[in-house]
Amino acid sequence: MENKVIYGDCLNEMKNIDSNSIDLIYIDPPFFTQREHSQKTRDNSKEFKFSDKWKSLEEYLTFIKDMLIESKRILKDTGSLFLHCDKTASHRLRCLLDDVFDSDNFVNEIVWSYKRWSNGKKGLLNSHQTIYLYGKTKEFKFKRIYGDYSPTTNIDQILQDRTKDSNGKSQYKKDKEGNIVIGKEKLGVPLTDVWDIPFLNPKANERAGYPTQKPLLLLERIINICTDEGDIVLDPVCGSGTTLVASKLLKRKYIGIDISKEAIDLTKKRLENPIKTESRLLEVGIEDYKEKSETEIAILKSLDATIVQRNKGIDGFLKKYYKDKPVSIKIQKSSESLEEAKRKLIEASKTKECKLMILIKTNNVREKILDKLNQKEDDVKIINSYELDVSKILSEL
Amino acid sequence: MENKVIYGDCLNEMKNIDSNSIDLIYIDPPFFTQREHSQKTRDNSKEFKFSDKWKSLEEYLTFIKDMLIESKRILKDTGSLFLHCDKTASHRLRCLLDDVFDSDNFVNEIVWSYKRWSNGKKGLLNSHQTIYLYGKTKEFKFKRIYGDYSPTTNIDQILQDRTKDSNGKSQYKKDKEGNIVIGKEKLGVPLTDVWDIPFLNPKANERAGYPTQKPLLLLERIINICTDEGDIVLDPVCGSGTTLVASKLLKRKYIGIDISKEAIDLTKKRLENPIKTESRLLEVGIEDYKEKSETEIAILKSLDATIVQRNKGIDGFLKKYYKDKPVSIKIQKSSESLEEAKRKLIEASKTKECKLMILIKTNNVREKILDKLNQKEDDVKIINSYELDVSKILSEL
DNA sequence: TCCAGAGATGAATCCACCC
DNA sequence: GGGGTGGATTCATCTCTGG
Repeated sequence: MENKVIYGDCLNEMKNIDSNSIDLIYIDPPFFTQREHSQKTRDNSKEFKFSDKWKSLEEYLTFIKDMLIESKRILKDTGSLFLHCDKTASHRLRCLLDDVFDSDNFVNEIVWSYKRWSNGKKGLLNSHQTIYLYGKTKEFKFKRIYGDYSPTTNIDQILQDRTKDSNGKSQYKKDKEGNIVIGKEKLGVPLTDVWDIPFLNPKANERAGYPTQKPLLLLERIINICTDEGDIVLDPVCGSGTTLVASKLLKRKYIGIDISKEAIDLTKKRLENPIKTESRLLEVGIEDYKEKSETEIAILKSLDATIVQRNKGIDGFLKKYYKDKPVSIKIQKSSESLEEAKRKLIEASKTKECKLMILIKTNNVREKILDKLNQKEDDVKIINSYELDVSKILSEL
Repeated sequence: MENKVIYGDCLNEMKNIDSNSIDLIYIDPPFFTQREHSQKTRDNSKEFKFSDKWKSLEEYLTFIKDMLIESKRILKDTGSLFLHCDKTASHRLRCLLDDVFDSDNFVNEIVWSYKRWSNGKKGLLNSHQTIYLYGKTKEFKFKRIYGDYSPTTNIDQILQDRTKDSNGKSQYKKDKEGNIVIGKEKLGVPLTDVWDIPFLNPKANERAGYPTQKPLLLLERIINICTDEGDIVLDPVCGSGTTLVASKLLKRKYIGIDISKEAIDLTKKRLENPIKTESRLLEVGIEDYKEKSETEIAILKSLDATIVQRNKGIDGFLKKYYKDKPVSIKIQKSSESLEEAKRKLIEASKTKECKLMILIKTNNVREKILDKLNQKEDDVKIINSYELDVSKILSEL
């Protein structure tokens, strides 16, 4: 199968997709706000808009239901569907889901929670949206992701084995001599259904200017928990194409459909050059996005650097200037080759008048321990992650 | 009016309440789990139970709908209703609410989010419940509560005034000389609709032994935002009486109804002597439990370790066991001598059956770069902070 | 095949005890 | 006695087994 970005009506186009062929469908339909949505790109060069006005709730629900029916048909038995909505019509949509997918196949009600600028509305500040997860069958694919224990958790809770006493109450297990018994290895805490993921920053580079654009982090998490590499992801209302970008970054195949020519063009552009604001989320493997950025932060702090968020090419600046100009820093991402990282750093530093740029070569601290390579080329200084002594580097120049 | 705790059927008893007389109704009905719920008091002296089994969904929905209709009748025009539910039937219940209260009077979908012990379920760990807030009319009472700004909020954003430019984009206001303009005093961040409140702890004194007991803090917040002192609060399914206890503590009048005699007795007892758990977690916040620096966390994460907070001798454990036993890790603090750190690690590891302990010699990453000291003594392995390759260390033993 | 009941689970968090 | 550390208890659970 080939990746596709299709300009057309989602319902018509879905009818052309084979039954039982898709691993994951993410639908982010209009929320029934009864409004036009529009947003300009940050340079005001372009305005994207889509209409979320409907004759009636019934018309809206029929539109969604038809899409759900097609979705079920084309999903594999191990496939799953995520329907993204908000409080406006979430309850109605879930009733449709129960009808089409059967309430037995309901898996989770995911709450995407974010912080937001306040408004003047009476009532509580809305700061969440809802994502329903349904499997096509009970055999839907699901990969557990584990996180850290709560800081309040006692180590004994994790280490010690337990039994029940005669009253059925749980207590620590003791051997014959009265010593404690250590239990088996633990994996960590399973991911919960409340996801605290920052809303797309209004100034983020990731922001393409498309209204209702979703953070890449959110889509990456969705794709990670329900698909493997090589699986096929469909977004029938792809908008600015975040789902497809996430699929591409995570080596999944993708099909995107949108009724707006502008959206399709934007999606294609983003796919050519995916801009990612934050470090890779939930890499396949043990590490999740959090530890990655914590490592990066630790490295930047050791360098006494100002941390720059949401910039594709620069992760920070030294607090001290070099030759009266700022020194930009980039930490190589695991998804980037060294050359690629270098190119991005140079590109992003262009307007900053940097006389020195530092590229930190480190996908993984452990891999780098014995790697003593220390190249010098042009104005880019490549250092290994453990050589965190800036003054030494500067004095060697 | 007098406070009342009524033993009886909620629907019958509500019919005896005057129209337009109640300021707030909080309903925490069965969630349609189709199960019996029971729990013993901690001293095993008493068992509380209630049934959540129904012939059909329709029977359940009819029961709730009747209660909603009565609720609307007895609410004042400035009154409001909170309906507490979970994913099982939340969508169905909200459809009822839209019918009875009208969708125009929908105010908020509140997410009560909490941390919970895990279980073996496929899918994400459920860790939230939903509370719907409807006003009887648009004139419902609502008092805004403000919180602190997020630590990441730029001070300029709080202090400076804003205008819109010609394209309608917001920007900082400047006076004629181009100086920034300081805006008016801000109140803080309004309370959002996602409430992070700890689940009632199994050992908390506040726990009365009643199943599904809600935390007092949750009810206090609800009562605070929608009523004034002296207002009347009704809980037609009062269970262990948390709503009434909160009302009493906040000087509101209250009416509670329950069909279980045991529940009524418990409620009366709690009202006589309200116990509120002073949660340290709530008082100081989760951040206060985190005592590790970012660097320490980065080091532990590189080692693939579980992080341990609030232990003076152990900072973490390797996720992988060594000789079937946990491996404790300590990172030397800048205030500690190596000997001191070692002593603490050994002491704290005593009861953990560790066959190996790792002491990381590092006050400061930068200071250690050229320090190649690598001692081996007893069962304590001392490594330098940058030698973060566990497999190598283990293979050398 | 369906349902009820028994059994396993495992970390969060307040509490109580112990120096 | 006050700060720190280990213990207890829970499941608007989940899974499995047997009739």
